[in-house]
Amino acid sequence: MDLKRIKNSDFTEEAEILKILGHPTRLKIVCGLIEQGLCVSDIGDCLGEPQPKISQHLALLRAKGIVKAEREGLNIRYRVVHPLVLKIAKILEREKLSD
Amino acid sequence: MDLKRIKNSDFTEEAEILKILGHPTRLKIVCGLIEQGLCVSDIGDCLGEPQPKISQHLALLRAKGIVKAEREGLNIRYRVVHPLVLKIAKILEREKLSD
DNA sequence: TTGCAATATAAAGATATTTGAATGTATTTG
DNA sequence: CAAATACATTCAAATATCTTTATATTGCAA
Repeated sequence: MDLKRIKNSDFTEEAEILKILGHPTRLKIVCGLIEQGLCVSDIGDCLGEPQPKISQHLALLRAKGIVKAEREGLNIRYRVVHPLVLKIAKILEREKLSD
Repeated sequence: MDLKRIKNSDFTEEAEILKILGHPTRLKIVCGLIEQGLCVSDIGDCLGEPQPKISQHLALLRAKGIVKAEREGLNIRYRVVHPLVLKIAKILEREKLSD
């Protein structure tokens, strides 16, 4: 992309998404949700983080349209729905596997 | 990627990179540098931002190994060298073009 | 060596994030 | 309905980030 196109492009939304992903816990949550939706307590157990912390991060991810929540009885299952985020998470997964 | 793998993976570095990209000005800088290296004043003129601001962002990008600086007389040419960042910038470019 | 252009760095103030602790809400089960 | 489980929200304190302004450095040319 050249200078002129950059000048007239708005990267606000993309930057916001990347910023949200730019936190180790949130990035782990997102990557962990790629293969399958998970509920809050499973995520918390897996990452060894307290429930409110996970909920707070999920609230952010939800607010930005990165994940969607779906209730299943007592549990709430989260899954990633944002196209750009799906792409990035898959790139990261590939990088991890090739190490 | 499943839960167990997430549990044992370290996403610190990747998160750091994404966080750095998660700022509109830095993201524009990075995307603008994909096609060709540019010097500080060109970037500043293009983005309409003051020089110290650009320099500071470039310093961050440099510190994280995202860009490299090369002096050319009075000017210093910056270019993107980080593989993951190159990939992400290209994805964003494609998304922009397809709008 | 003096001056200028390009870039870098520093300090300060404003703003935003992150986290933990406490509390609130919704749903199922007895 | 009451208790228990799973999750969400709120608030405040600590920390980090961003922007602006001022100043320093570096290289080149006269």
